[in-house]
Amino acid sequence: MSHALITYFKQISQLSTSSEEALKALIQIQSIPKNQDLQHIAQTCKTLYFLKTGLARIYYFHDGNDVTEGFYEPFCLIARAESLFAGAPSKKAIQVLEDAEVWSISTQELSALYDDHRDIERLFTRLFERAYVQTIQRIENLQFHTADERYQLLAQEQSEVLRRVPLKYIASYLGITQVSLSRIRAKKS
Amino acid sequence: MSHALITYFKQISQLSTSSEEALKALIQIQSIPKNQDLQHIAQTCKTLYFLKTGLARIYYFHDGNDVTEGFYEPFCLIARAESLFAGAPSKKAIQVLEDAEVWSISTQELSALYDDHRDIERLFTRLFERAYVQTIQRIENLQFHTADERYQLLAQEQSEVLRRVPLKYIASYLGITQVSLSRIRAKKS
DNA sequence: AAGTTAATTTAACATTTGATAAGTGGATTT
DNA sequence: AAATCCACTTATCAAATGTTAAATTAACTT
Repeated sequence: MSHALITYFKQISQLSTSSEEALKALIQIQSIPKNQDLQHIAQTCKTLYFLKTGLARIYYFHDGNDVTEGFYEPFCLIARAESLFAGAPSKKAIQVLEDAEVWSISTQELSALYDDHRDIERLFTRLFERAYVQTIQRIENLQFHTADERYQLLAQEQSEVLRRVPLKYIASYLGITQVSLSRIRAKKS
Repeated sequence: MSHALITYFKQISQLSTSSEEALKALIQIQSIPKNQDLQHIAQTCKTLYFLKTGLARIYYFHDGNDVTEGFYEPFCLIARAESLFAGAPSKKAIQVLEDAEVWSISTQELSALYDDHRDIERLFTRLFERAYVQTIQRIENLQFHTADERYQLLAQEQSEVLRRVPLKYIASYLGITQVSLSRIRAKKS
């Protein structure tokens, strides 16, 4: 029986049949109601998440302000890498923005497979490489674009977010205030 | 005979003696004069660099403006990951900011070692993980700090850069104009 | 040392964004 | 339906940053 997440993985990197089975055995699925945290602030990241349906964000608090670090759509790897790689508590939380079905994989169980399943190790190396490249592109975006341009880019790349996410979350993601974002929107129409 | 870069690598991740020798055989060293590009724009990233001495930056052009993406000190991995992982030409260049001695490793030769030397593969996975985490931290910095705060943070984390690098490069790294940076500096004294 | 170029600072003004507060509209509760 | 809450917009003013140009300083050449 085919598994949608495994099918997605195989597009990224080859998997032997035995690796496919071993990996499939690790994948858990759960339903999470809107606005609930998948992982709380101060927890150490030991689980990788992938949405089957819904929408999520990673956020943290800066000077008491809620700051959205990123938005995540189905099939996208969701992890707080800075915590995972260091084995240290994260100051960030993962929150589901709509009722969602979520696949999760324990990193401990996953890395136990690496010795016998090199293709699995390479798959996840690739998944993190992709996440890394997106992060690099986001820096370019923040570094030399105006707030207006950053908004346009988000509209191009994650247009669903604009339709489904409260304005305040979008504003902090763009590095501006809610009021400023509202002004930018007003100019367009 | 010990090799300073290998010694550094072994602090990051264990290496067997045979892996150490195999890796050492790939490392080239060259002297590069100040202001020269180590890699030009439009080249595909196929080499990893580490400074033995000197200082470097990655830069690109945005609307005709020279934008510095990052500064690199000795022993730090220098690579244009977005090009390397995709196998596509980079729009970025690597430039040496002072006369420098540079170690380089061909990624093609390196990945040929991965099958027989899993510890080498894991070492470089770790090096890229570290680079990834730095990138994540840089986003936090750009997203919710004022220009002034970003300047202070650079002063803390890479104070050498402030002393040794032309102002215009620092300004674009911080995402502001040279004039604005000059004003920020003036306020402090 | 004089001349030339590059790097940095300063000034003046325009634009963007932040901060605060008030207003509007829609949804939910009772 | 009234009351309440929440999301979003609008208005006003202050602060930060961009733009352009000129002035100063430092570095390099001859």
